[in-house]
Amino acid sequence: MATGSAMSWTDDEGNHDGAPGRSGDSSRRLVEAAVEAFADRGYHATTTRDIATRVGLSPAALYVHFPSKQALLTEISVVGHEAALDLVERSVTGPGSAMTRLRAAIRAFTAWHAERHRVARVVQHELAALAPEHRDRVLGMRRRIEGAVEAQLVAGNASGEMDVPDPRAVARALLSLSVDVARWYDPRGSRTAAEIGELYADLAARMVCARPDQAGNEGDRT
Amino acid sequence: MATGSAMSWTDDEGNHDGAPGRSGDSSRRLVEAAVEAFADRGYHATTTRDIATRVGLSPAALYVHFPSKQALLTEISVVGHEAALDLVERSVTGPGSAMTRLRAAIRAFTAWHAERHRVARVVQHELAALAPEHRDRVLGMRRRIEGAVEAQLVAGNASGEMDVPDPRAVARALLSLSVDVARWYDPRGSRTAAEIGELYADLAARMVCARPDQAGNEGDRT
DNA sequence: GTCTATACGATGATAGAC
DNA sequence: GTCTATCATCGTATAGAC
Repeated sequence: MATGSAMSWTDDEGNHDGAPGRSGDSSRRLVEAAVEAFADRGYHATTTRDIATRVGLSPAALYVHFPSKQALLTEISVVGHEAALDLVERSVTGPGSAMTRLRAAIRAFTAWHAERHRVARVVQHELAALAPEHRDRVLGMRRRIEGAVEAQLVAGNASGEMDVPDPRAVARALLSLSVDVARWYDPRGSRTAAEIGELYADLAARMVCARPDQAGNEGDRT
Repeated sequence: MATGSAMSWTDDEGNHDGAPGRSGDSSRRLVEAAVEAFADRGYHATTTRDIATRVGLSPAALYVHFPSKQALLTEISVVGHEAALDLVERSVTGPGSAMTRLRAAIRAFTAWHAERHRVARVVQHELAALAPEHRDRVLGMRRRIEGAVEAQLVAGNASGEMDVPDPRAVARALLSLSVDVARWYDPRGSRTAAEIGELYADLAARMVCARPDQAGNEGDRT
């Protein structure tokens, strides 16, 4: 957690008190408002007035909860990267062959970028806006994600179920494909986040499979 | 062309006069500086002073050549979209089967997003910063690009050389994969733009091919 | 914790001389 | 076509009352 000041903003749980439309947790609501604003208009185009006003607070009230606009971005980026990394690491340490694990990782990573596309947009498109010290921390997590996927490709080559001439480049391509979902995904579209995750797992399997007849799932679609 | 005021800024041709480091064409140099700045820092984070200073001009001089910062972005976005659309349309009207045409389109579109990654970043990541009237124009070009790729998938299904259950979704995925190259491509990396284009054409073929043994090229790699 | 008021630098754009 | 000087506004952040 970046600051500990807004523990559970990643969860979409309901309000904890009785007031409708008002949770009482201003920190969490400020983060949620910042995610919306940063995702829609970009970090630099978003003003602290924007964020505070969305929550129904004065501009000054923001600074009671966060020391700066930068701190809000850092919170969102770090927590978001932690969530994405966690998804991938759970998938690649789960049961099954390298192909099964790769499919699970792509399925979960992709669905997250669709389901949480606003957070994902901030995570993926505002790296350059992060302060250098936080950017380094986040880049480490990104390397772990790429390494986890690349390891499945190497394992799949070794077992013979995959045929990937350049695992590093293909790992980057697979993750890039998933990441870009956050750029174009619209929840009003015809496909659910889970459906896109499944489609992308299929595409990934076809991209790496040694014998294309087996690119389909292995009974692991739930 | 958006304004006609900077006809050939997309070309990387040398200076036309004898002065070293000084082309004399301030409009073109301003567009190039704006591309660099917008790509590195984003449209909203870039100041008109930034752009003018990079060219060695005063802030006011910019307004002799462009009526606003918005006009600079519009010029870059429209010309960039025209270039990308042209590449794809040339590829899909070229010789060969649907697979050959698809490979050519992905190869060219991907290589462009690597080779011209700064322009491409502006084109792909600053859509929301465009004024509504210009955004509409650009969205039309984007639909034509998606339509051209989708048409190859439909044709490939019909001829039997492809097996694509959802041509629209897969067309979007293929283009998304290529577009995202602009986000991460670094010319200092180990692969050239052309190599990435070729790799992505291979990946695309594997994603859509009916019989995977033929996912490789058909002698069309030049 | 929230408000009103405000400091103060940066920003897009303009005026007018050369 | 470029410059210097400047304007009006916006944006982050702070001060101090309640």
